[in-house]
Amino acid sequence: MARGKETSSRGEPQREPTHPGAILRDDVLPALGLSVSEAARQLRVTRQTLHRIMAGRTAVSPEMAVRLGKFCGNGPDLWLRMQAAFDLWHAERRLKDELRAIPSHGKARAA
Amino acid sequence: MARGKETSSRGEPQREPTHPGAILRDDVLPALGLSVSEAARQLRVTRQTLHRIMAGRTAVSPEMAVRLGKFCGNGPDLWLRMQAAFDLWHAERRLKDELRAIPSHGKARAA
DNA sequence: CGAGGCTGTCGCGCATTTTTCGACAACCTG
DNA sequence: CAGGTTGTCGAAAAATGCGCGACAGCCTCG
Repeated sequence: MARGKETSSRGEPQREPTHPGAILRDDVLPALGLSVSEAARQLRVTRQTLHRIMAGRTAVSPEMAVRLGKFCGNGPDLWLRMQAAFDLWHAERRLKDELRAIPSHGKARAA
Repeated sequence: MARGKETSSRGEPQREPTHPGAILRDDVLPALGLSVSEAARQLRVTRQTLHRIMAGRTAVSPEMAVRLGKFCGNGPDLWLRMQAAFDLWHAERRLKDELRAIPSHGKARAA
């Protein structure tokens, strides 16, 4: 099959989804013209915490999503969804063995 | 429409969103005619773990979402999104004080 | 009646994760 | 040079998901 199985429809991508922190680092902060330290101050977290998220080394917790939601005006959902996609991808990868042993009820579908 | 402020649009509800575990307990398991113990076995978790989720006492982790996704055939996204909505609601509630101190950049909007 | 299964619940321990704090060296800028 | 920013490290605290063992209560079946 020449091509990706579902490159354009849905389902999880083959490569690691973008970490929310990357957006923060590459788009949000530059757009706002804020330094990491300054943004951290406004978010009421330590600059290290913010930095770790931007570096993709820690996840965007629900609380952090709320902070970012207010901060960016986008609402928290976006951030948490991005993080969820990220976590999901890794979880699926880690569980792919055990996953095979779990039966599919409901709309079971051929492999 | 006179009525509900945003019953159909968007924004977080005033009452606690449904915990994913409730769906599991009230809909999925009954529909499948499975006991908690049996479902837990198929999910490859302990019955206590599954029970804790159904009781709403613990969250649906990304890994558990993957398990449930395979198990129900719905895919993991649904479960994780429900959990995210749940977490978000509580996080917002917990942070509502500090939230006021965080400035809104970008599309700032009146209340 | 007794055996076995399912259920709800509790406590313990383990592993992981998120956050904070303090501190350091490196860099730029006025 | 003084001050602000940045990246990184370690330690410690707090929360969280999970498994395990155990208990009591309730059924049902033989």
